[in-house]
Amino acid sequence: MREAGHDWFTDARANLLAHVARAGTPQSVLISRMGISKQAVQQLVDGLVAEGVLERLPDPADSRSRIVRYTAAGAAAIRDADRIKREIESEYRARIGDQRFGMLMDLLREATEKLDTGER
Amino acid sequence: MREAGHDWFTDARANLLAHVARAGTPQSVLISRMGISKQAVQQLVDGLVAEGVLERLPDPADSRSRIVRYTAAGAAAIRDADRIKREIESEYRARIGDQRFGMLMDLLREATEKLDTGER
DNA sequence: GCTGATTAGTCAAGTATCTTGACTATACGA
DNA sequence: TCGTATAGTCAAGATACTTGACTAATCAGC
Repeated sequence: MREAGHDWFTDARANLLAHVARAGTPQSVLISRMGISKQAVQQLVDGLVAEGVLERLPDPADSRSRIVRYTAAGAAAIRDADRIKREIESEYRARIGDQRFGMLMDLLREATEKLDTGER
Repeated sequence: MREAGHDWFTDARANLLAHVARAGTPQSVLISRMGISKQAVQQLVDGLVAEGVLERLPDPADSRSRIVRYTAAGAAAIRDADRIKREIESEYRARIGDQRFGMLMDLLREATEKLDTGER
């Protein structure tokens, strides 16, 4: 992502963005799903808002809540990320073959789904 | 590990300890294998020496070099870590079965071995 | 309708884990 | 033996977390 010109991209920010739905997600939902403190989420969202990747909108259903959503620039960056993810996956496919790659993905999903992640 | 009484245990320290051989390892080898800066390794080893987990010994073959080795207390902690690792693995075995677990391990090894890790 | 407890978010300060830059001491090769 | 590379250290700064203290809004029960 850095090579693709997204200088703001870091691991912690990628982890947060993975939990932001295209239609937007309340900040409180990010907190409960990410397993880090609400203050950490606050700071990460602050940074991504400053970078123009995300925006905070009022929640019409609850005036305490804020909806976090991609800006147009943020959505474009996510499309780049999806492309790069597919490129990296194809390296692993080439190593072990399409069929074995599919098997690997299935086994990983089975082994990890509904896992107790020990949230804080 | 924290629950087992090893309060000093963190992810970054675990990652370093995974590269320390039982007979001891030169600090320079840790640096080249871990993909982080020599200063970061320095600080992590400093901390683990202060905790009494590791010790620095002179390298008889090269007076610039220092050998990093487990103390008796450190070796005991690693035995706990191995036990806990086996306990966690057994949870995944129970989820998907022994045979499929073995298959998963083989596929992961195949897909990742001799991978260019982009060291710095 | 109040009120007390819960929930969502923010501000501030501190810690852990990295980074780069500058430096010393030792080893090695032409 | 002189220049260069290697091993390690010290210092300062950035990022990504933490806990604590606080405000504002919601909600459940009387």
